[in-house]
Amino acid sequence: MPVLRPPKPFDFDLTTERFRAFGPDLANLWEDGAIHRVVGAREVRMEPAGKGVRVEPLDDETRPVVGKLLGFEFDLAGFYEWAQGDSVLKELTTRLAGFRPPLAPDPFETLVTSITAQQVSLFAAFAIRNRLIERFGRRVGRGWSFPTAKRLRRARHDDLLALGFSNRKAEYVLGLAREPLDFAALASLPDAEVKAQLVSLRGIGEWTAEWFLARHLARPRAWPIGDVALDKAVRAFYPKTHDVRAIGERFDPFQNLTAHYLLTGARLAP
DNA sequence: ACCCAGGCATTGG
DNA sequence: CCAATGCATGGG
Repeated sequence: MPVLRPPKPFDFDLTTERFRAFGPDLANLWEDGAIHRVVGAREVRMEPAGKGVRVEPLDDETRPVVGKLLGFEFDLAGFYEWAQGDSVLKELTTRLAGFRPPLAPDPFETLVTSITAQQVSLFAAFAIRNRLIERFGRRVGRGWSFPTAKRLRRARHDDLLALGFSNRKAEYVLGLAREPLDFAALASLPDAEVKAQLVSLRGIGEWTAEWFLARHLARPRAWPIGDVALDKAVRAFYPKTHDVRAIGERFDPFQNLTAHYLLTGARLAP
């Protein structure tokens, strides 16, 4: 049986919690004890198997996507060692041991997903995003592929309104679908330049750009300023915080992992 | 009915 | 430069 050995530490339930926390996530579907995700034209199934993850099918196409989805590339060991110097993170890294923030494998999907999540609750965002997937994505086995830019180029503004998009967000998504973007080139740039290029696009502000750095590019120092959930979490764990932007310096160079641990730690409050 | 929720562009000072 | 405004949905 094809079983992948994740880097240690690794906890499947904590790592995949996000795919269940806000209702179903059709693009990363939790069903029957496994995550189902479409890679290329195939459905991939991931489920816990002892200390590893059973992945079917497992090959050169699916392996890197699974690695992204289950956060394999994060330096958890380094983070945990560093976290010993901060009482809050020391507790969180113990309580959430093995939590690897899931990365979003596809850049276009990452941006569209963030746009759906702007300003509204993640329950609302996931509901709208799922309707987008059902309308413009493709069913493969139990899972769904997220709509491609090419496919969304044929979507009408009114179609998106019918799915619950605001006029603005419909414009953003259709505009992005038409924008010629070189994501490979983008990925080779330093954080600040990635942000500058993304923010120049209509509908993408600092918050969306930071989450792209954090969730798609896995940049260690990404720190999603302006995120209301992160604001609440930071203030809950560090009550004396004046400025969430400034406190990011304190977590350098582990801002990304810190943000994820604070958010998940707040969500799974003991 | 109302408020808040993992923002953003636009407008007006 | 900063403040005010509208936006659509889901959950409480």
